[in-house]
Amino acid sequence: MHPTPATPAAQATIRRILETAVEAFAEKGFAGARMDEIAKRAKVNKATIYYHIGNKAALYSAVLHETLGQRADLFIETVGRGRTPEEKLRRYVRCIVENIMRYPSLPRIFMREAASLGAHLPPQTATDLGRIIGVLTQTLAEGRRAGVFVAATPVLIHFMIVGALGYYAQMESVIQRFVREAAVDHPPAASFEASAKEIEDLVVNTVRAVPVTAIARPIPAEKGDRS
Amino acid sequence: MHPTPATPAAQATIRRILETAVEAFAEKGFAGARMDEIAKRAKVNKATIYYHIGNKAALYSAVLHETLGQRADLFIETVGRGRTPEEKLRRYVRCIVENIMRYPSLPRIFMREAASLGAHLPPQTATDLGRIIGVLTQTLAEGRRAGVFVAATPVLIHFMIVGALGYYAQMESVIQRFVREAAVDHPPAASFEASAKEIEDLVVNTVRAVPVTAIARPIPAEKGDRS
Amino acid sequence: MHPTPATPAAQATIRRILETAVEAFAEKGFAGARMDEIAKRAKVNKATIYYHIGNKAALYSAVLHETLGQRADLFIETVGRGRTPEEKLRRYVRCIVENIMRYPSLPRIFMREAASLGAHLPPQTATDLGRIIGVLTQTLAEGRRAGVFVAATPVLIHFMIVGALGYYAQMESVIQRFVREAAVDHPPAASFEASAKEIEDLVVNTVRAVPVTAIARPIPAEKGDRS
Amino acid sequence: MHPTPATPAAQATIRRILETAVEAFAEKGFAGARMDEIAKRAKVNKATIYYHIGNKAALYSAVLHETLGQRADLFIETVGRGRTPEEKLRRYVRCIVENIMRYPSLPRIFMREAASLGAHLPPQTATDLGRIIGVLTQTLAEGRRAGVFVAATPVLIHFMIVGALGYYAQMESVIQRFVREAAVDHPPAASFEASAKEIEDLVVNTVRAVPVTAIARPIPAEKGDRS
DNA sequence: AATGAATGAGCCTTCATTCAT
DNA sequence: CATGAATGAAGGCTCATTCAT
Repeated sequence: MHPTPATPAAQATIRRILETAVEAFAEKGFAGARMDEIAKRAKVNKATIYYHIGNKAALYSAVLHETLGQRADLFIETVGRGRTPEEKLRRYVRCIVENIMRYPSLPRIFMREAASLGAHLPPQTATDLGRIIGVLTQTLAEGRRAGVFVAATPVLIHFMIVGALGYYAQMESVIQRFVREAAVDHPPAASFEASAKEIEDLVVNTVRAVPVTAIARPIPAEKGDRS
Repeated sequence: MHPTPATPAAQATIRRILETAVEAFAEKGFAGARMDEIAKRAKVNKATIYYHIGNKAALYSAVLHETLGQRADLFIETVGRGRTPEEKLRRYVRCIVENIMRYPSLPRIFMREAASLGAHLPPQTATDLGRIIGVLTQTLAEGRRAGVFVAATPVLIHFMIVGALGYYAQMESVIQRFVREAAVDHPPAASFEASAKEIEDLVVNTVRAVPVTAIARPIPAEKGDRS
Repeated sequence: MHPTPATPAAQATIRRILETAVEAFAEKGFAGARMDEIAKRAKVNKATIYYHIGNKAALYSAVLHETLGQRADLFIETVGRGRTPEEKLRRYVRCIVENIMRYPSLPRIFMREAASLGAHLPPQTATDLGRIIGVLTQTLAEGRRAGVFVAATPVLIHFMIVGALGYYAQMESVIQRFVREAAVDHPPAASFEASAKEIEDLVVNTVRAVPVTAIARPIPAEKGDRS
Repeated sequence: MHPTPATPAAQATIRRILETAVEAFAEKGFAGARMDEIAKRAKVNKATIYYHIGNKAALYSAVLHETLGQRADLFIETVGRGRTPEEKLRRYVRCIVENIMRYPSLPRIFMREAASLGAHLPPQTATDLGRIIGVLTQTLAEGRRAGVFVAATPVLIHFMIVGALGYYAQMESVIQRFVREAAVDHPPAASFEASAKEIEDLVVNTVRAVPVTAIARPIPAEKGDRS
């Protein structure tokens, strides 16, 4: 990126570029996004992007820093204000939900990043992400110690949340398509906010320590079962 | 695709191409995958791919049909052999887990597909996927009628499973990196199989109807909460 | 071409290939014609063409030899049977017309050949063509000596005939299109045979020695005329 | 094509590209012309052609518009200044001759176009051509009404002119080859300009209404004529 | 600060041709 | 005699990037 853009005009240009780029990367991925189109949609000349920001890679980094890198502190602080483990967990989910609602393209970018094993992920982003998951780790441990949570791997829970939200957030249209084409009986899809609330409840349910009597015995797989 | 290759030699060639292509698409995505490289890695001439299969799009379609489309029937049959709703749900999760273990690249492809709103999804794949999710829909409805499951949107549950498994399955390296870079206390990541089992339990937990007394009251968001 | 095809089956195959090839070369030209398509339309395997005939260039040569190379003798003999110069000229035109009607694709091939300055023309064909034009030369000279023809360059007359016939023969559809799109007043196009007859008359008219009184004085170009 | 290039430098580039392209299309045809070679001969990068013009098809269209489309008005105006039908007809021929002399490649392109039934002909070219032939139509009708022309199909006359000129203009070398290889007595080929003048006279002769006495009776085809 | 023009490298695809059977 | 499979060599087109202004 260019050394401190002087004019506010330039800053506006940069912001416009970044905002366009987020969407482009989310829609098409790193390889699929076209500098040409980003420039056109941001209403700048292609060369302007190179002048202000640099590479395609640099642009991608800038986008990730903007949408995720700066959020770790906010996560830590917000979750920290919860009083019980469950409240903390709910706050954690809500933080994620809110960040997704603010940057609806983020989970899409992140799905791709996961798929490519973080190939394009800038180091800073990785660090920030680690800090975020750290909060969840502490929360789960606290709940376990207090006897209200079962044991659960934090990373797993995190990706369960993000996975479900991510898939769901941007995929209503696709889902509807699936449902329509396979003529299966299916309840209508709810709004993202409603789904987010449902996920919040489900996640709490997931890790909650339940009375022993409520647990059904797992059924052992049949002999010769191909599944 | 060419109408059924005559010689078994040709079939072997096709298989080799497809196997290479799955990985390529998973690694780099549809836009990022290079026909050149697929050919080289499959040890065929590039033109051979076009001779046998056709397009990049056709190749992609063939890959998805190979790894997912042909397994829908297996899903339906296997889940159907479960006797209780919970057993069916566990079977469903296990089916997904096994398919992922057999085709570890599949969830990666699907993550990208979700991210691009199914832009490259061939129609048949949509149909196949719809059939698979249909099984889950029936299972959840059955459990709900029997009073052992809470209400839950099937698509949501499906993507929760796939999301968590998908993110997790191929991301151990990335996760380790996150964990390492975040200076937090963190339990070591378990193997995929162990995680899969954990997810199976968690999912069952997720939809299980719990006695009212065990449910903690949700805590309302504070005023001034930066949400 | 292969050394004397033994079986009659092979000869039939070859004929089928050639007939298909004429059309293909006429429609798309040498560069535009596709061996693949010729094979498919001739209902043979692509390799069969190579087995029996050889190259794309060899195929083209074979086509020209078939449709034009062997016709010179016929031209010479037929025209020779005319008793007056005018009759000979009419016979010449008719020979061309008939050859075109027998091989409707020939003028198309020839137009392209003219356009590329005979780049692909095999030597034998050039010789044959020279002999054909030779007949016209003799006819015109004879008419000139008898005082019934004006002086005219034979090659020019020949290409006038072929040009008009060639353009016209295969272009009714295009012409109709032109006429339609440019909403000009235009008589309906006649059939090829009628046009051929018209051309025959016109050509005779063209070279006929007319009484001096019938000739209008050519009008000198205006000063400053940009034309 | 790009919306009006800003700099004159770019305009020069475009002109260079177009000029090279005319020749390439004339020499090798649409299918045979290579963008690679056009770029090299025009001394631009291949991508520059795509930047300024677009497609191979667009390039072809631009070429035709440059060499023919823009001259329709000139045709109409110039011919219109003729006072008698014969003068108009002569002007028409001269217009064609001059356009060919200015763009010697044009008739070659048109020959191929005729051969492929206008497969690549851009719509606008069809319109332009229609306008041009429209002038001839009016001229011939005028002459017919005045009793100085015989009835003749305009399109036929046009293609007779273009055909003869076209074949002849670019084929001196081929013709010489024919003449040389055919061991016949043959007058030496004249220059293009001389031929053009000859064609002008011939064409006028062609449509001139001649006194009945001057017309030789057409000789009926003999029985058994191999026609 | 910003842009139109230009480019080198590479990508998807096609095509004439050959090989093994 | 004929064919399915395979391939090397382009060919058209795109794209990230740079240059000159």
